[in-house]
This record gives sequence, C-alpha cells and structure tokens, in this order.
Amino acid sequence: MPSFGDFTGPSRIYRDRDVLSPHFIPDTLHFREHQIRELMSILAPALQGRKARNLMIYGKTGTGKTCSVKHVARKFEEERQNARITYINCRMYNKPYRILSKAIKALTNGLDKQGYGLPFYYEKMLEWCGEGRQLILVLDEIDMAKNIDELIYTLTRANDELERGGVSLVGISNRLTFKEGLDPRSKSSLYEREMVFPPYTAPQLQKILQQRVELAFNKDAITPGAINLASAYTAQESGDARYALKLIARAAEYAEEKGLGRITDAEVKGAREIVETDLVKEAVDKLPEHHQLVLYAVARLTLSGSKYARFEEGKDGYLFSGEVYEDYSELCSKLRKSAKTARSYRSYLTDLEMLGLVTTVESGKGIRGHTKLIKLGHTPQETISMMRHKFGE
DNA sequence: CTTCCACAGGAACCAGCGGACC
DNA sequence: GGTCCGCTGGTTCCTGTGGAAG
Repeated sequence: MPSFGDFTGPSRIYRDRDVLSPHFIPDTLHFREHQIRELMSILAPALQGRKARNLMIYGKTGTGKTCSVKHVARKFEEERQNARITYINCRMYNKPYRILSKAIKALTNGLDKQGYGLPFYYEKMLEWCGEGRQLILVLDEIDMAKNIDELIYTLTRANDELERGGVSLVGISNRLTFKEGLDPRSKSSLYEREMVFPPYTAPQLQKILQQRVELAFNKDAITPGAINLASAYTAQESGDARYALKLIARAAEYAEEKGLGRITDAEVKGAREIVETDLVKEAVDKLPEHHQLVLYAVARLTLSGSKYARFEEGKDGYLFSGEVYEDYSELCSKLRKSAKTARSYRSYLTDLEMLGLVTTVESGKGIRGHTKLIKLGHTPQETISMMRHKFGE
C-alpha cells in the first residue's frame, strides 16, 4: 500500500518550486539589460524630485515586460527618498476609481475603509505629491481598463495643479491596437516615451531556462537536451517565456509521477501535449456559453463532414459559415436555449478566431459567393470532449 | 450587363444591470 | 434606499462584395 510519505517527502527533482512560477523575479534578467537600462534612465528623474516622462511598453505575453518593470521597481524602492512606484494590474482594477483608490491605499497605509468617492482619492493624491514627492503608477494590462482616457486626463490635470511633486504613468500592454482606441490628447500624453519588448529567440530561451533550472532543480535533474528541446518548442510557438516555464514545470511533474529522478527529452515531449491542451482548455472554459456552443457546432460538423464538401477542392476540411450557424441553432433548440441572431453569431466567430480556436478564410473561387470558410484550430475530438459534459449527446 | 444570393461587418439603438451619488 | 449614469451584450438595419444565374 502507498503511504502519504511517498508523495510528501522531499522531491528528487525540485529544490525550489517557486522559481518556475510566472511570478518569480530573478536577480538577473538575461537579454533585457538594454530595456532595463532604458527603463531606469526614464524613471531616474523621479528620484531627483523631477517628474519622469510617461511611458508605454509593448510586447507579446512572456517577453519579460512585467518582470523587467518589477525588477526595476525593486531597485527603485531601495533608493527611493521622495518617490514611489505603485504597481497595479488593470485586469483586477479596471476603472479609474478602482485604480486610483488602490494606488492611494498603497501610498497611505491604513486607509482601507470603503466608501470614499473619486474626488477624495484625488485630493489625497494631490496631498501626498504636494509635499514634493513623485508618484509613478505602473498600469499592467492597461488595455483591460475602461475609461483610461478619463484617468489620464485626471492625472495630467493633477500635474498642472501641483507646484511640487508629480505623477507619472507607465502603461504595459500586449496589444498594439490599444493605441487606436485612445483619445488623441491622452495618446500624446501617455506616449511621451515608448518601448517594445521583442519575443525571445530559441538560444535566448535556452539561457533563461538554464538559469531558472539551476535554481529550481537539484543538480543534474534535467538533461541539457531537454532544455534545448523546450526552448526550441517555445521559440517556434511564440517565444513566450511563460510557456517555456510551464513546459518545464509540467515535464518535472511528469517525471515525478513516473518516479524518475531526471527529466529527459521524453518528458518534455509528453509535457508539450499536456500544456497545449491545458491552454486550450483554459481558453474554452472561460468562454461565454454561446461562444462555446458555436465552437461545439464547428467541432461536431468537422467530425461529420461538411454537407457542401463536394463543392470545394484544395480547401480541405473547411466548413461554410452558413451551415455552422444552422447547426448552432439546432444545438440551441435541442438544449432549449434560444439561439442568438446571425449577426451575433458572426461576432462570436471573430472572437473565436482571435483566440486561435478556429481559423477562417474568405471564400475565393467558385464557392457560394461571399462567405467565410471555417476550420477548427485543434482536433475535433479534443474540443468536443472538453465540452461534452455540458452539451454532449 | 443586371439581378440575385449568401453572407460580412459597421452603425445605431435598446434592455438590463451594477455602481456612484445624494 | 431611490435615482441616475454608463457600460455591456445583444438586436435591427443597412451597405458592401463577389461569384452565379438569367
């Protein structure tokens, strides 16, 4: 019989699990020295009591944006006299009111009572800065926040009003299109400086993984080949360092389950599939119901084959937009739900495509005039099995 | 060449809802 | 605790597109 001791004893592989977590910030960040220098030079004036320029940072997920900023913030905090950096994630704090109240609460501890209005926090902020202090607001995932124009306007006004001290903004986004939705005035104010974080290349990922692995694992718990493989997979996928870390963490789990003391190519290969389905599953689970239904319809039609397949050549496995809508409506009535209009359905499709769950092409030659051809991004069996418990037959 | 088909996707509008404000 | 406001997700309406049919 197994005992719990088998599962709770010291790991043969891990020395420190936290190192592979996406929140871990290493002491040295490889291949971001340049960006870190630039960041520091932009923020440095605040340490001398002058207002720092506003800054906008771009880069895909897992390119070290947040990590670099936090790294710099840590150094900054060591030297601060009359300046503070406050980090806020806009996914959680997604409105001017919430952002400002969060920031002020961090500044003046012991103000966690609820119920103050926006003007109150604004005054508090002026008060704090008015004593000659510099505040730097880091807004991560700034594209998730609403009314960002209003917030920027408020802060610009605050700077005008202040004789001493000031507020600066650092925005972080992974969507380049974020810029377009902004009011021209707040655009020019936020974009005083701009930085772009490129994706990591395979050799870079390799070095980064090497560094983390040395901290996280026991000596020789992973083969160099396994690291190379993980970097190569990640680089051809997206260059997302988080993906690489996830891959390694999964491979480690895999090796532990098999009772191995060492991670090799085989575990990384195995982990890749798991991570992939993990990610898809995560995305699918978070989807609103009707998005899921549309995806489900696409999946089951892919299995049964397109009714109009005979019309097409070359475009293998694509479905027509119309038949997917039909099937979706049918699915809805079977589940006693009312189907949304065709117009809504079309915007669901666009959403699904943006998430990479389906791919579409405009119909070209000879097929039914102007329509969209749809193809599933992953295997239908996999997709269906994820949703079968909800809609399945 | 005109009309039709089957859809794409923008714009305006509307209902419901949660939060701010008094 | 009621009122107002703005956002969200959806619908309706509309114009655009490009091959097929007449």
